[in-house]
Amino acid sequence: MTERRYDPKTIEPKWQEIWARERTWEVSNEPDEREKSYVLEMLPYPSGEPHIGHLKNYALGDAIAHFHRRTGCRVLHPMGYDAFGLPAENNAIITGVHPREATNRSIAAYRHWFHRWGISIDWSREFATHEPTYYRWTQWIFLRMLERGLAYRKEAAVKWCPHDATVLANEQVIDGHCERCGALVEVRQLEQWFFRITDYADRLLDDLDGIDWPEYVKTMQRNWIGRSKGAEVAFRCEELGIDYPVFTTRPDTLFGATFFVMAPEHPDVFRLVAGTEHEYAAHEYVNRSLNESVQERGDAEKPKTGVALGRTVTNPVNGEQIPMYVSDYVLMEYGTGAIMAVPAHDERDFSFAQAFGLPIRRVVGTDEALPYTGDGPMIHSSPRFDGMHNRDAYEAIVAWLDVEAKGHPSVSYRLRDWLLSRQRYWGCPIPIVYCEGCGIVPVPDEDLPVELPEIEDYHPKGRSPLATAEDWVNTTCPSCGGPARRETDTMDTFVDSSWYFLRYCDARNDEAAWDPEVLSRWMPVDQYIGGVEHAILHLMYARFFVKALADMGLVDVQEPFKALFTQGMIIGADGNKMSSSKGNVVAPASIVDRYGADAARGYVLFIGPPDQDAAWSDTGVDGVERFLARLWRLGDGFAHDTAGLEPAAPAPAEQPPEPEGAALTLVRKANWAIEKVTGDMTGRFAFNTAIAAIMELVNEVYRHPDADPAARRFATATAASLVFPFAPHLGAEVYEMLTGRRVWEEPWPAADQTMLRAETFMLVCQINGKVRDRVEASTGAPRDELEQLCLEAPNVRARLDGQEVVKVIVVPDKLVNVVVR
RNA sequence: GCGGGCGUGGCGGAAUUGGUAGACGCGCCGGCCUUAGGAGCCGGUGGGCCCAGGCCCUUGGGGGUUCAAGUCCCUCCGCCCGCACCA
Repeated sequence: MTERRYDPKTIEPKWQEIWARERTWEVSNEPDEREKSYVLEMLPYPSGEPHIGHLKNYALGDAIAHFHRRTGCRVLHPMGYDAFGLPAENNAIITGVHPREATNRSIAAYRHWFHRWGISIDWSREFATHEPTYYRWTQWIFLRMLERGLAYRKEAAVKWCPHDATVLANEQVIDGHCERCGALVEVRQLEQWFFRITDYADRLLDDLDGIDWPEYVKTMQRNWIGRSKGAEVAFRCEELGIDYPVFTTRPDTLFGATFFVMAPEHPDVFRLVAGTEHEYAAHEYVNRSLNESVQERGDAEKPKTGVALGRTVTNPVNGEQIPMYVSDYVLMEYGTGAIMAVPAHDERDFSFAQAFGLPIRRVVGTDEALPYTGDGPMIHSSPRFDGMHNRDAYEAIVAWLDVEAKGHPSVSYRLRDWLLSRQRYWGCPIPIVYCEGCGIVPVPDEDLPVELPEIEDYHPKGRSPLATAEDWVNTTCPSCGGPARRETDTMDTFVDSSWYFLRYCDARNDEAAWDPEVLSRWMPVDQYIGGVEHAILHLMYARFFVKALADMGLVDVQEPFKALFTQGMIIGADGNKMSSSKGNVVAPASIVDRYGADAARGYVLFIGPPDQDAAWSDTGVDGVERFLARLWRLGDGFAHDTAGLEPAAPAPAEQPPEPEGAALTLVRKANWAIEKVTGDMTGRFAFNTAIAAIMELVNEVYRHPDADPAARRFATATAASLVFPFAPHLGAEVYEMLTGRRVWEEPWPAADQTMLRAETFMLVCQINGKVRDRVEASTGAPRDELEQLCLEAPNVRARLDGQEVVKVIVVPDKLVNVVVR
């Protein structure tokens, strides 16, 4: 005879088969009386097999999805794959395996594991972004952007990653290094495709106020957008008769401007020095600057460099002639590419002035050392402004310039347009052809998708590998029918993931990207869950897409993700980030094989607050597995009469009427657990304490083996019901053993409020804030009765002897504090 | 440098509104059961004193507010994250 024991290897496949066969988690697009809930985890980039972070991500989302279902929502919980991308392509260069093949293999592995983890996914909506049936619509959206002028082509100084041999968006450059591969990024002057995300800067900034996101993520986006209010002021070069506008956030310091600086990329630098003695030095300096890496150029610690242009401009507020310089600390992409320099009140201008021996004139009068960037009264700024507070002078000077037509209020942003083209193969083709006669011609909608051709050699050679597919590149112009060439760059993969959550709503629509009517039934995503690493990139691009699509009338929400939850990382047991080089990687496969999916899921949720990083611990999984086994044995005890408790036939496990003694204790504990778990899951995601509460309930049942079986059944069934969102297979199994019913079809339990309050409680008796005794008191007793009980408590009375009672504080149903002198 | 977060037993963590610090889990100690235990069950477990009834100390350090502080305020230290020539 084999021993009966908790065996996830039989339980888990049993329920997984039922859920797959019955398509339990599929949800219709038809509205019903239930409230909708769209729960979404960031879609995975399929590479090899899922790692422990994926397990946590999807265990979190699944717990929320289950909870929403059982609290009466119709829940959309879909899955897909972010399937284009460089790792598969780089791998293809080495191994020769087609990126599609490698990607599809990874997708199969991910799909397999999501099933094995028992994640409640609506599989009828599954897709991958590299499928032509998906990227057809990515291209379609690109064309809509083009029509509205939101996609455009321009030549600009762009960031180039020499290792990945492609251009990058600003967001993908971290401290001058490629966000993906870490290579030092260079600057190149190239013609590229951009999305006009800067048109949406104000809305992207302002709408952050209305969404339920972690404050620090919003702060990161605000910093990234970097809106600065200031003024644009024109400085005239009389010799050439040209006005050079500058942007400044400190128009109040205009009287302190003692020189003027242009960016090396400024188109007028060469013109200003042409034919002068400064020409050679300026050219040399500009060329040197352009060859600097992004990191060198951006280093604020580096001593200031530059050369004089031998020209002057007129300061519009006082008519002073101030010398012009070119220096690499001025950026062409920001403001106007030229600045007025106020060394007394700007650290950068100060160090430049020191390096070049230029005059420094204080215009905000304080005792503070220069450079001083704070506030104070105006000085040396003409009788008109001297003595004014600099903030008032700010307004007054801008108003005056406006009247004089020498300047006007202005706003600048740090945000740049999104560079979306990539010189790589494994991405969504840009649906454009170049015709000698017609120029840039969009591929008509009916010709979509422009499919990615097969090629022999994936090596990037400074241009897209697609350029080698001659048959594909050479085409005819959709407009004039003449010979034309296809765009050979592909799209940044962040384009693919900027709208995937829309496609889930209507994933099988082959007439349109989606039906706006259907979309409105699901959007926005009610709860989005993912890692912080996308705080700026994906999360801002997706917001931009939704706003642009909303302006086209295709989407009726302004924000894609109503609430965002950022999960913490699981780090190695040694406290380091998991990496194969450190040998501290925990593969979900090995954990699931050994402990089962429920224990693995339960542990990643129990490990600590889900938004915090937590170190993996093998013994920690043991603990969760023990807990699940204890719960299972309770269920098994009822189902198989192994403990002589009850006939085997399942029956409803309802709360017994009027329980007493140990039965009452169990019923109370069960209701307490319902209240606790429900509270931990609404508004907050305290899954760790929710699981702890269920552990307490199970412990309580073990502690009362002789209690009324009905009460034990009720408590056990409650534990199974509550544990279901975290350990769905075991929850379903135990619930079935007890009741013969399917736990996911049961409503979420509601606590019996009458069972939450005991008749008595332990009154804490304090003297001067120190606990001296505890006595039993009845719940709801009046203040004076509690005070009396406390004063009579043995340890209180003994200590009060001969002391003067100054005051007595009573906190009803909790404590009494006697203040003595 | 600027902005944000964090600091609680041997370890992960709990304390939701200022009201019993250390829930729950790990680890460790003891007991039961057992031919056996790397299974299961029960109990103990912050530190120090101890006449065994209790007493003192304890939430990174110091100071403060309060009848009462892990929680609020000031200050210092440490760790983590973000930003950092954006005029």
